[in-house]
Amino acid sequence: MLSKKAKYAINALVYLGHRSDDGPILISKIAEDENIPQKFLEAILLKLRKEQILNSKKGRGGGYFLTRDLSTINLAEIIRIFDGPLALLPCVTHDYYKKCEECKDEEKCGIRMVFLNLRNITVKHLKDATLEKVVLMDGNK
Amino acid sequence: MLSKKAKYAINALVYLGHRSDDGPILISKIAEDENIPQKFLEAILLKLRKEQILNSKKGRGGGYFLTRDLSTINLAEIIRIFDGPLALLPCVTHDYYKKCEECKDEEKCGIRMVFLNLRNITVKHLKDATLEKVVLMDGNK
DNA sequence: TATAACTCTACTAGTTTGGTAGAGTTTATT
DNA sequence: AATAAACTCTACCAAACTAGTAGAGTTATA
Repeated sequence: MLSKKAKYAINALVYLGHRSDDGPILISKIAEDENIPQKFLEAILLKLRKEQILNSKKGRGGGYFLTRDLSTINLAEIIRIFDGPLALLPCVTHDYYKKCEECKDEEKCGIRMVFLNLRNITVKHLKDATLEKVVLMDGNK
Repeated sequence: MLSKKAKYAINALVYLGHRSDDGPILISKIAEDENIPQKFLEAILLKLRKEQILNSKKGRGGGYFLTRDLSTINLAEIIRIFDGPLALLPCVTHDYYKKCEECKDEEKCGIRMVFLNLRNITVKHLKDATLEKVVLMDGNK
């Protein structure tokens, strides 16, 4: 399951995606409208900023806003930021690779083969889910 | 990521699958060959027994063995036993369904649509991965 | 009847999750 | 220059979960 952080991040991004022409939006507004504890959301948006997914403006009239084109942000990227690898086994991840201790020969491992395929399917599916597409599909502005 | 329990369970089942004609196999043998802490494995096999995935025989000459046909056991079932739902969001699970608090209209939710599709793909893939197929694919007896 | 082997309950250290609290910094406006 | 709006950063915390360990109990076979 996705962590709350990842889910909240996606919710906030879709929210900002719907309003990408409105300039900076207050954290308090996002928190209220999306039902997310404000202080918790602060940490999430901060992380997204550090990862260059969005940007912020301080001081009066400030807030958070998207800068990258919506088509360049995808759910795979967001989930990885908060929850780490999408794969179900460490021996089929790219960035977090770790051998199974019990495995004699990885190339021959039937279990690994199943989870490698699944990982590839999952990554493809979630990379294809760009913020642009999700916002378009989404009817809840 | 899969929990160690789920991974160990799959490892043990593939191990037993390779040896399904050999009669009862000792927990200590599985633990040693598969590099799993024995006491930990005991709890795992006990659970699999309760879920009727395999059976055991007590006393001298006892051990664990598979009774169901290998083609009727699949990885989706095993993972669900130890790690719960395969879906990434509670609003797209079948058995653990829970509405998102922040969601106004589920039918219109773009996020949900992405994760519903992903769940369906994942379940299909893992149901298709029967113990029979995994054992056949697996070269590490 | 001895003992091999599974069964069951209880405990535990460490990590992760989902937060909360509060002080600090920056910037627009007056 | 002062003020207040708004993001930034560090620290803390309770509860749940993970990956085990320990040990007594039960059952069946030789």
